Amino acid sequence: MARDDGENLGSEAAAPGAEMFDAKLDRNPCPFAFRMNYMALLYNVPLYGWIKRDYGLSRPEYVVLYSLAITGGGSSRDISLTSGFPKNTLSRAISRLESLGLIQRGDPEPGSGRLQPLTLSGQGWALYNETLPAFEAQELRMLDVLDAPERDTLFRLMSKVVRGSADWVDTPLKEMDTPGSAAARARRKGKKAR
Amino acid sequence: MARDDGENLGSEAAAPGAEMFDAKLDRNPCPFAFRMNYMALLYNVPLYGWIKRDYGLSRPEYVVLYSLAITGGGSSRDISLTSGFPKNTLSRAISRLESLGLIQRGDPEPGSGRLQPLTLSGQGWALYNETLPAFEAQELRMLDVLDAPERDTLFRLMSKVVRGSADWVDTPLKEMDTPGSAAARARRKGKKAR
DNA sequence: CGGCTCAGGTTCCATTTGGAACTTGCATGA
DNA sequence: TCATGCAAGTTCCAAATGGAACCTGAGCCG
Repeated sequence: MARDDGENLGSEAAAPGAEMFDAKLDRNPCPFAFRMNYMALLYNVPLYGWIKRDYGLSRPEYVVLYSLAITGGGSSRDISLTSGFPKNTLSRAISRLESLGLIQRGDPEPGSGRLQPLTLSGQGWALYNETLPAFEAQELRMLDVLDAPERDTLFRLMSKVVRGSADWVDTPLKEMDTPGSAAARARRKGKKAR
Repeated sequence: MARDDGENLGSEAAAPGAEMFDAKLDRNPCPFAFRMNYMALLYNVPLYGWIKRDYGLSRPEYVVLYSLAITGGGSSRDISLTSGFPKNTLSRAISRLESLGLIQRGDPEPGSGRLQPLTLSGQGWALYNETLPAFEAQELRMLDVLDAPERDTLFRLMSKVVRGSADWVDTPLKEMDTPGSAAARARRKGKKAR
């Protein structure tokens, strides 16, 4: 109950925007979406703003760096699939990182088509190691209100949602009707593997 | 444990990108951030792509519409604070929506500075009512893997994180690094980044 | 082999974005 | 009642973005 709500556009004794904030939390037909997007905001805006200011890297550029760091290498395609950035944006980001000497391209391994293996350079690792703590700290700051079991639960549930998405990401959202519809049933028949 | 992992760039018997996907889920120093951003992706990309294609509205434009719908009116500032879009982007969005006849501006109420009260027009409401079901359906689709108590828990925990953020959003993220990190000190001296 | 298809990556370019400077009008205090 | 400050909203413009077309090499099949 941190925020005391003002009632109208007028009399704002409370924090500005509190009324709309509460509406989005409590009277929202898509309560999950709001929380999700708001949390993403809380995390991304300060961090990538800082990365841009202090290191001159754009968000897609840093994402490439980070992706390569935690997997120890990969291709542009992999990064696109796991980050959502379109391949042309990544192409640019990769070129720039390469020209900055932060990553390098290996030559395509035979047997895997035209995939270009990318890896971090020493400088790339250094930058990653230097910046990672801020990302970790921001994450911890967000989760500070939760105790350990709550965090575990949150992780577990979010993992479930993410993993579960494999069943439907590919299906277009045209026939996206209420659960129990023919579309939903049809969808569930297929893959239960992942 | 779901995905069978290819071991290297080469032999991809599994889905493309699976290896990096698993790394981001299981070997990620910021596991929460990845889940959050990936979920946001799953939700926003298809929906706003559809809105753009079928209704010609950009994401900020639709966000304005939606925000006004669920609160029954508000100002540009409120929308900026609750959605994260900068005020100039919203200024444009609002102008366009107004010229399309989807919203209207009231005159500033005395006692509340220069805030412009915005409200949906009949057409605005119609568009909202027509499009809302897709947003709700996408949300349900994502949550389909969770049972009712799990959803409640997820909501509760996400609410806690969002509400808790009020305590620190304003604090700059400068001192966000691990205590005593050399990087932090170095950075503050002046930027050595390119 | 020789053409075909498919997909990873690049280029092109119109559109979108958002930081920064600016405008404007309310509000406070001397 | 006039400065002075402040914050909502607008304008300007350089940079980022991403859809679409393109290029190119790998794998396939006859």
